[in-house]
Amino acid sequence: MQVMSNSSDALFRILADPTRRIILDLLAERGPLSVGQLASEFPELVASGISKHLMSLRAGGVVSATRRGRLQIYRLEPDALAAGLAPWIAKYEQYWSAALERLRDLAQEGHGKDKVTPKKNVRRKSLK
Amino acid sequence: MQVMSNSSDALFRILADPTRRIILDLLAERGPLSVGQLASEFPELVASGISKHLMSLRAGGVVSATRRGRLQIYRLEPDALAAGLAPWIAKYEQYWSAALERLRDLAQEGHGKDKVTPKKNVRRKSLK
DNA sequence: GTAATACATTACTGTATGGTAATACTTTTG
DNA sequence: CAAAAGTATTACCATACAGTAATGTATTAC
Repeated sequence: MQVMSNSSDALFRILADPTRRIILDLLAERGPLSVGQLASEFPELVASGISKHLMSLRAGGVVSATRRGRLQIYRLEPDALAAGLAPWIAKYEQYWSAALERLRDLAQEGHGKDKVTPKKNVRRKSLK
Repeated sequence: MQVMSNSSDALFRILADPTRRIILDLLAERGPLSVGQLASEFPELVASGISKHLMSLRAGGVVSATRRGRLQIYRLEPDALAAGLAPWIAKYEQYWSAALERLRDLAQEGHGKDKVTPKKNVRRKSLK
């Protein structure tokens, strides 16, 4: 039974579910998507399940939705995601740097995969 | 019901619990600690509860334990933590940089709090 | 208008899991 | 040796929550 519930706490619970993390990945990779487009990526789940996940994500502020016709277009809210997790990430900052560097080295000699490349918001500034 | 279960998946589940995150913080801040020392930080929980959390953390590889006398000394395994989460963090790399910068600016003019300062392993290299 | 499409909401279910209490195990102390 | 200290393990309970199915609500198509 949880007592404390700051904002980063809610975020960690949101990220604990793999489906929700994949939804975030999809929105980051392909830009804003409708519920149907998202749901089609999860053939093993019924649509209402996706809808519920989207509600959780919205409640956490990491996605937002706008209506267009009868479609609901969901988009990533990267600032909310970053602002919520940055304090925690910063706490272990020194530990990431080495691991991220290793990843970058691997990506350099290997192909260029496993990296989200969003539509807009491409203010590349690269950690480290 | 979860189907996929790669290593970062297990990590996100581990981090979803605030008690476990605090345990990691304590080990990072104060270095290796015994179960009793850790448990004393959670007066609201019974000792066996802490023990169970420590088992989860060990199963995830983010802490390790060595016996000294009748004490079990737990220590953080930062590499496992970093290696497991780095891929995910790297995916959203560009989003963190801005937020982390803002945090750093705040920390500079404010006091120097909310930052884990571990005993050893102080290879400061600072993201960004 | 009616039907169909696209989601949201509600009610319900099963399972995972955080918590406690009790017991067992190992090591030190007397 | 027995007792105590420090953890681990087990059994159990309660709750959270992911999932489904069914129903409700807009919006577009016919």
